[in-house]
Amino acid sequence: MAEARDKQSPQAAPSSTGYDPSVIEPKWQRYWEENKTFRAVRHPGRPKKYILDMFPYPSGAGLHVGHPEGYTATDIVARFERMRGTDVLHPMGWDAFGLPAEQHAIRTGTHPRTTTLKNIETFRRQLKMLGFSYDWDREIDTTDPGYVRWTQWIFLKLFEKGLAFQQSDMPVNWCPALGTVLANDEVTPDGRSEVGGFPVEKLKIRQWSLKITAYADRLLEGLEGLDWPETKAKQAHWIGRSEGATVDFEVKGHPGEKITVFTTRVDTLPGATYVVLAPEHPLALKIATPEHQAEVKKYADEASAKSDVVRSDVTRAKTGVPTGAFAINPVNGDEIPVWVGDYVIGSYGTGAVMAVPAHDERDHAFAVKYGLPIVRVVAKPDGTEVDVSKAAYCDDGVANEEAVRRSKAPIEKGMPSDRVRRVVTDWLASQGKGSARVTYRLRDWVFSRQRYWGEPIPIYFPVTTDQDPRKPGAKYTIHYDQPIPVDEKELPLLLPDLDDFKPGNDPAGPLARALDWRFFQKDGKWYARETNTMPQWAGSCWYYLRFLDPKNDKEPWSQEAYDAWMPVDLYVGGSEHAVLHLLYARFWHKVLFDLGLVKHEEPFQKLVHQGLILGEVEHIVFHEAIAVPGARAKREESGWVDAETGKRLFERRMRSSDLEERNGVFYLREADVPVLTTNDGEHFAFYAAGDTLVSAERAKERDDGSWEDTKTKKTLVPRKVTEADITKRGSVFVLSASPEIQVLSQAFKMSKSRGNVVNPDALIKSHGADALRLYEMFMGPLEAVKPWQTSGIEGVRRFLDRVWNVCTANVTDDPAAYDIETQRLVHKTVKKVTEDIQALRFNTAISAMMILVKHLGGLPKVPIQAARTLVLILSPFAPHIGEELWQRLHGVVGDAKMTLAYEPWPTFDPALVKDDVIEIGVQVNGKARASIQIPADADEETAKAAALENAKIKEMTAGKTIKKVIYVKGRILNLIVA
RNA sequence: GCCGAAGUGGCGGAAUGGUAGACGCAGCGGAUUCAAAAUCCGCCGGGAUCACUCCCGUGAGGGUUCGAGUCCCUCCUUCGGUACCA
Repeated sequence: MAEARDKQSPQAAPSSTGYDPSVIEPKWQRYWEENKTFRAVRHPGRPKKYILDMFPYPSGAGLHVGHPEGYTATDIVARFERMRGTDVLHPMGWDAFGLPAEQHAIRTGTHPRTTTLKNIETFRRQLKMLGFSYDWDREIDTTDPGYVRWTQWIFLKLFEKGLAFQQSDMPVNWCPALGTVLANDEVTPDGRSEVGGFPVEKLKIRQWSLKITAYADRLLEGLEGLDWPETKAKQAHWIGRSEGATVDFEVKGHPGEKITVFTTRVDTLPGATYVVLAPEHPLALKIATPEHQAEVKKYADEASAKSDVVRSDVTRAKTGVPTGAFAINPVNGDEIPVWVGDYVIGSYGTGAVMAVPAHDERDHAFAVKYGLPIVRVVAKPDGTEVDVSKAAYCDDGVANEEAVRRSKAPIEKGMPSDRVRRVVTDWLASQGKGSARVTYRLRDWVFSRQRYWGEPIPIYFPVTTDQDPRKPGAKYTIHYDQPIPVDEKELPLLLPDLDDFKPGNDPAGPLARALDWRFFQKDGKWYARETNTMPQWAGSCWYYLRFLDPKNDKEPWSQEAYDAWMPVDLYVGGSEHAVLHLLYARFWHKVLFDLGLVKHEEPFQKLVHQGLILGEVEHIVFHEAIAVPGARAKREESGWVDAETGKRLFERRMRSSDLEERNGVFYLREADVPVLTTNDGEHFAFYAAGDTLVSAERAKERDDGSWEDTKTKKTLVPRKVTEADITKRGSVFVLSASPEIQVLSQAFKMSKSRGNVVNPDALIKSHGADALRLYEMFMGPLEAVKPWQTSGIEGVRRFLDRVWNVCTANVTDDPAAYDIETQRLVHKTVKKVTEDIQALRFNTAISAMMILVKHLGGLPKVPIQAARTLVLILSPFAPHIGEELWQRLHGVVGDAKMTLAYEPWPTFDPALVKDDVIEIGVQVNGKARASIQIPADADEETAKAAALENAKIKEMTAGKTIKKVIYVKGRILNLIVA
């Protein structure tokens, strides 16, 4: 660990050259700031580019190396485009509402605004240190009243259109002990809070929702024309459109009641042998016969107590109970039993399914378990019957004899499934017993949070009371069914100041306690404000529009500003936002489009996700773990140690469900050793490394970050080893000392707890911002996941040193020094870099510049034209050294007012890019045997003649006839001989 | 399970179907130096060979082609997303 940490904070690399980033970088950052070099200005008649980064949440931890990756990519494009005469809008801001600041406030009492402003300060400083060419005059902060005002304004538009509405029975995970609503993944499978292990209840509360489902089809269709990566498929999947039909089943003995099911396989309706209702289905209890009532009730109660995580575990055996009731299959009049089962999801489709065990896996498993009939109605496409005794046949096929016999709809034997679906759907429609129907997986967007640090929802409600509702103990009724929008002129509706940010014991959230804010009087009547706030996504749904016109206090943006810059031409950000942010923003944009406020259906033309940067590769061996009683664990600065032996200990947070409780003490099951239980009710197990090593192919990381032996299921303790201790054997690394032990070589996600986080500040200090930018772009393709290598940044720093040398010492303006070979290489490099930037292939652009610099370094004198061109094409990547060298190459040193930011981008001469004489490979029978030098435009005869003069080729073809010649100009000559 | 992406030296990675391994890191050798660091030059997939050179080699197996890392089929592995979605 200690070695690793040393490696991550390298000492300043001493430089033998005059290149000192710590001097020139602040100098140019100051210059750009003072001169507002990158102010976005629109010139009539010029092309424009809106180049956008996903704006960050300003966390307390500051910038990590993942931020500069995407930001450098867009900055290179922005700087490149400016030099090509394009008007560029390249803004930055802060997505500053969010949970961490609020949690910090709860712990420390510091107001979230204070924390947020401080964090923004840090982020802004760090971004400026990296030399990004943002128009800082357009900086926005989603928590700023001038911004909140318009977020609320858009909410009111949604409300007016009926797209923002309240639902009163939204189930949430409510933890009374923590006084907060929890997300599904904050709840353990046994229904306790992940933090603290307190009981969690399902509580139905009133929530605001946005009707995103009304836009499902348009959100799906809109994806088609976009230049987006695999994200399109993710969104399509998330929307989850599926075409099918609804079918109504009458319930025997309950006239007027019907069970409506949704199915995509209505062709299998004749084979439906029972119906299953979700446990929460309203009919479940209603139709259950008296003798089954109690059982159904019990089953439904148990199901609602289970956490969503447990219910959605596919591997769990299917369960269900019969209701005793029967439904009538509309296609044949059969009476089939109605069951209740929790494999049916209440919130999808209609919450009820028709079960066709012969042709659906889940129904098959259920039918086998409960002895329900299995009826085949689909045969293979060739007409042969399928065997469904072991498993269901789920593919399409053709209708069989049975399907015809059991159907009143005009199905014919041998009719393909898709045709049967149409026939049955039409027949059902004609009988009034069903219809074609499209269902979506997409749910409406729950838009309220029971939190403080968010935009207040600008809605209030009438209050019935004869007292002052702000007085303790006052009785009143809030009429939530009569929401009233806040008048636009009163926006922004700001948050009240609080001292205590705890959620409290009221699910309405902390704002409910701000009584003076919550209740107000108008025309002698009392009203109550909405105490829920908007989710963190709200501000990011439209920030790209505010950047157009960030200081406008008359409207969210002007149409002139919109016309000048929209749509966004390039949008770069992490793929973690592939679905939620990007779907929500598209949704709002479409609503704004319908309101006539924006002119494009889609906001983001081209989208790119930068790949995650992982920590440095670690080599790990595993030891068998020896559990140590919790009482012996002692906390020291470096971590936990065994108070008795002084050995280093590994901690593992345990769930109470994984432990055994005896007399109030929790014991580890695997070793019968007591764990450490904290006052908060958290349990920690401790392990020391045993002497026995376990080969890495048996080690598997658990969800909690600990390691498990897949064979024995016992815990393993990891230990880092160095590269010197390991050897490659076949495709794996093994311990040199004991080759039977495999070593795990892996790069892990950077995390504080793993201690592999790389700090950009330290790297800027040691190597310079230009080196950091360059290295992050040189690591590999922008979209790839890449491991960090601190030694790699030293490599690009050496490159920058060479650039400095080449451009400062020994430069000549003697035209004779600019030899043709150098000219050719310069032009080739310009071509390569130009094309690579446009395709976002920054790694290969940099490698091309490295080749040029190497060549220039070998010249007796460096021609100034070559040096200037190099500086221009390098400057988008490494702008500080670019500006400084540009100045020096014009004989200016110091503070002269000149910048290369708008210098024309170098062009290349196609004639110089093409070589006159080239080397091509010569193959004999498809195998490379030699290479020859020939004129680039040589014809086949010339090439063949040249090849046959080559001694090697002469020998290979001696005494054989050349049957065929394949010649690809400039590429290859292949001689087929026999 | 389904959807998507990817498997190339010790490592990060290059290669419009045309001489696989550009560029960088690490390593090795040399120059420079009293010495070291830094810098510069060279070598650097595996095997055979004194050498010239030859053979093998892009996760595995098949195929298309004069020619396949690249295209097609089957499979394996890794990563990301997602799931009793009827």
